[in-house]
Amino acid sequence: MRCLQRLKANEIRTVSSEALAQVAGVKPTQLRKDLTYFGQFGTRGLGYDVTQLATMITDLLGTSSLQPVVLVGVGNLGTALLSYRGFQEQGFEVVAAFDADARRYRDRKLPVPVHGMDKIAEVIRDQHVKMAIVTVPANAAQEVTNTLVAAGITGILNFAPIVLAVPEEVMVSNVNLAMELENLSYFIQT
Amino acid sequence: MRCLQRLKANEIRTVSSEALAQVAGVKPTQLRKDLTYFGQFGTRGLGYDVTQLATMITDLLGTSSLQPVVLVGVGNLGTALLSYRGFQEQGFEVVAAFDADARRYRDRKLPVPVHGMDKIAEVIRDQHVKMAIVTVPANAAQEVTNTLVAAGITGILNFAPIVLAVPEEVMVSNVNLAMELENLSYFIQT
DNA sequence: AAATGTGAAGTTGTTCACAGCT
DNA sequence: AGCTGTGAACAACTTCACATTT
Repeated sequence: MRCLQRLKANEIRTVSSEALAQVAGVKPTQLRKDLTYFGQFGTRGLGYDVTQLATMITDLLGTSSLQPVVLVGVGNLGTALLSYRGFQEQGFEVVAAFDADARRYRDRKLPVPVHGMDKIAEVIRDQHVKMAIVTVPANAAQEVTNTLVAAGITGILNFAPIVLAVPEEVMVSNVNLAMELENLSYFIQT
Repeated sequence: MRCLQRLKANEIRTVSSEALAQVAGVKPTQLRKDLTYFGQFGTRGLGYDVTQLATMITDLLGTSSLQPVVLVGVGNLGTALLSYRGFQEQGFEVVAAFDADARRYRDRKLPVPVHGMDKIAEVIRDQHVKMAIVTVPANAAQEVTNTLVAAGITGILNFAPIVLAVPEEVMVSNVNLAMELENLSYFIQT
């Protein structure tokens, strides 16, 4: 999607699977195979229409409209994420943040209100929020998760270094920075 | 590894593949199969010795001693990562940070010196650093990467939302927060 | 009795090779 | 001539089933 946006910005109309795969860092056949799972979008002999492909992916990802997201745990990492512009750019909007100590000193102006934990259910229900970012310490993560799930959250981006227990219908995606470094560390030792 | 550490902290001596798989969020057979790629560590009828297994993994990962790491790009995210304790806990130490504007106002005391970009090669060579964390804007990421690679870095943890071009021997691991959210967003739409 | 280690079976993902459009 | 779409071949990964050990 990012590659397509860059092509669009440069007014490039069509792109071959070869060229797109190149910049996306995958193989051309892979790209074609993947795309055909959702239909036929290319023109033989010509390639893919950049705008059309972008539209198709946007529809598919469900990111055509701004998705509301909440963030729980306004510590170092949470604060940084709140100030991160990338979410906005990709169609997500952090509509509220929660912290055990809502009034805790914060050293920068935050773009969203910070509520106490007791407000979680209310905000989620009122704004029809489906996704949450969890940046609380490991020992609080499971409890927070339970609260979120009970309030109707079905997608969690988890930064706490534990495996969260959730009902089957809830999706969890884990981001563990220390683990990423460990992986690298293993692969680079020669 | 984190699961093992927790077991150790609770003075639990041995663990079955079933129990360990449970807390790690994988299947027991998977765990056993994976472990046997590196040798036989378990005792039939009993399970795995927690300490022994932890030692084995540590040796394997090459994280027994503190690995030095540098960070480039001291913006929002970079600042948060510098204050993040998780790295230290998993055996990594951020020894220096670099930014285009080293004297830029920072709103918290940082635990490491922030140098200008011109110092990158010097610090990396002097301290024998092999891994780097890249938290610069997308348009600066490739240039920074080139500098790092030229200075001898062989592992990069990339937060910039582009595919970095690197020589074959350099490992890149990408962390893209907006993309994680997109994935979730796709999978939760029902 | 309890739990590992592992060949075989099953499943999923990737690449090839090329027919078929434009 | 150029490039997609796709069945078939190939490769990787996961799970099963169970012999084996303590």
